[in-house]
Amino acid sequence: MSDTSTLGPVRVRYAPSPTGDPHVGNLRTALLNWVFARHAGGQFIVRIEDTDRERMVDGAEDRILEALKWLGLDWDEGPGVGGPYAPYVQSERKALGVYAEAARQLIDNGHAYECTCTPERLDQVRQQQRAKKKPTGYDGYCRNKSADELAAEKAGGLASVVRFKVPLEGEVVFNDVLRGPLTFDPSLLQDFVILKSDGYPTYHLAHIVDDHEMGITHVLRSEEWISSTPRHMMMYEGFGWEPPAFVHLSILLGPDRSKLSKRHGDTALLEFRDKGFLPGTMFNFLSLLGWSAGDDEEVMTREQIVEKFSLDGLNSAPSIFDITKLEWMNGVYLRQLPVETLAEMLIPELEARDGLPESIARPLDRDYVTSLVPLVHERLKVVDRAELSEMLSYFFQDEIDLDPAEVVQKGMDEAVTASALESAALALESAESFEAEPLEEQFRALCVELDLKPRQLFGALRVSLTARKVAPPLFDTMVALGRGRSVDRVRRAAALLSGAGTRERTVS
RNA sequence: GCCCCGUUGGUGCAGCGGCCUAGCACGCCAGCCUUUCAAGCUGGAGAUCACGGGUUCGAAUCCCGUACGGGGUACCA
Repeated sequence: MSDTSTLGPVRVRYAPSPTGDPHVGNLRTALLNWVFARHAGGQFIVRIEDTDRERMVDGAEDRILEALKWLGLDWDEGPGVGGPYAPYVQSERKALGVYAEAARQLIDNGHAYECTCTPERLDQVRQQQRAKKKPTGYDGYCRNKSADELAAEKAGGLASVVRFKVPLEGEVVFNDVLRGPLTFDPSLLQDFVILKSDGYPTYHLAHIVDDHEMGITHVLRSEEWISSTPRHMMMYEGFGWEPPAFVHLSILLGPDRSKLSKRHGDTALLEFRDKGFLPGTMFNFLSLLGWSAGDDEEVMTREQIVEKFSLDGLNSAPSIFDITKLEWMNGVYLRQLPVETLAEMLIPELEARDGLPESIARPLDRDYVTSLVPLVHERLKVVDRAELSEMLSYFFQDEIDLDPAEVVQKGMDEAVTASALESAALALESAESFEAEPLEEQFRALCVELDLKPRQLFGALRVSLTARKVAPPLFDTMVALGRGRSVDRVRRAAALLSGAGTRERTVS
């Protein structure tokens, strides 16, 4: 494969079908097209292929465009931005007669014909073929029908489609940029439909006409299109057009090695957004599925990926979508975020109904939240409401739900713990400077004084202050909580232990 | 059934005929750091490069076959 920069201006497209929520696999295809275009200084075009009127899903187109925007894949031509080949929506192009005209051209030059076979007959034929263990496909019944016969049938109300006339012999070869020359036997292909009875083109016709008219130079699409490509080659030949270069990308597989789908959990890109993944993470991660720069770098900015991109780096073997690695990468991106930015992201999540407990008043104090961010910053993998609430709720609650048994550390009893906490409360009250470092110094001294290991005293304090065994660094937590609340909590824990020593403890 | 594509540790990738006693990353395990958890650092386990034949002085890399996985086989894209 040669350097693409010598091939002239690159024009690529992403041509989704609005039949559902945009899937990570689709967006990866879009992303690779975009990266390729940007690398080559070419154009990235978005075209909506809404020719299957029955599978259309309301709102799907909007969500596709939304997903592209979220990932930062801006398009030079397409819906919303227009362009020299507008419209970029196939139903609108169909209304202009673009495809009917193309089909007519193919009929006129002998590469296509009209067919009046009913779906019922087609079904029958297929069943017979299956029974005889023969390849299924159209049997060519209408192929040589006379014009008169056809006219009579149509006059009689029979619906018709246009089929491409597949050559009965010879072979079709095309060169896949990634896989090299691929050879197919056209006799196995059968005459396929290019214009449906509702007047809409099939994908085969529509995308070829549009790719040609829009000057597409490279088609980067998913591997599942390989078997259709010989059809496309024959059509280019029928039209007398120069085909673009084909690059069939490997597909994405779920952990069980079957094609990634809903069964594998969330696969819609926007769900990843909603679950707290950053666009930068998704961009980076998606780019690495089936592509590598050839070096060992994995965490890369958008710009680095664009710069390093090359078709040579594409891998033809299928990739498995590994959510564990995605989460790790999101943690990396989260850690790179400035505290203020992260705070801005966290506030709405915490304020959401399923964020912090309802008892906590909204709106939250922005500065206070910002002061809390460093405490959780490197502990986050995703921005998840439930998890955030778990990690931070005790910073907002007036009273925490303490289990006295958890306050008592290994090698201590309730009495020892209670008196140690009393001393700690005193120390907190009298601390000259309520900052993490001096506090730590002071409390280390207290450990010595009380003959306790830091692990013991600090552990007891941690639970007293947070009601959790696992929490951010102790003294930072104290500072964030403030002197008053810290003292109160430590005192309360001490009281719970000494006063309630003989009482049944409350089960939370 | 038929056609096509693919196959490097659990996972994502590197490798493009000798530099491979197969490299990096995630995950896992251990140690360090340490007040817990993370993060970070260091080390470790884990792959006879799906298998079998060739070609070659030499193959993970080229060819053929087999197995397995995947895709396609529609008036879906």
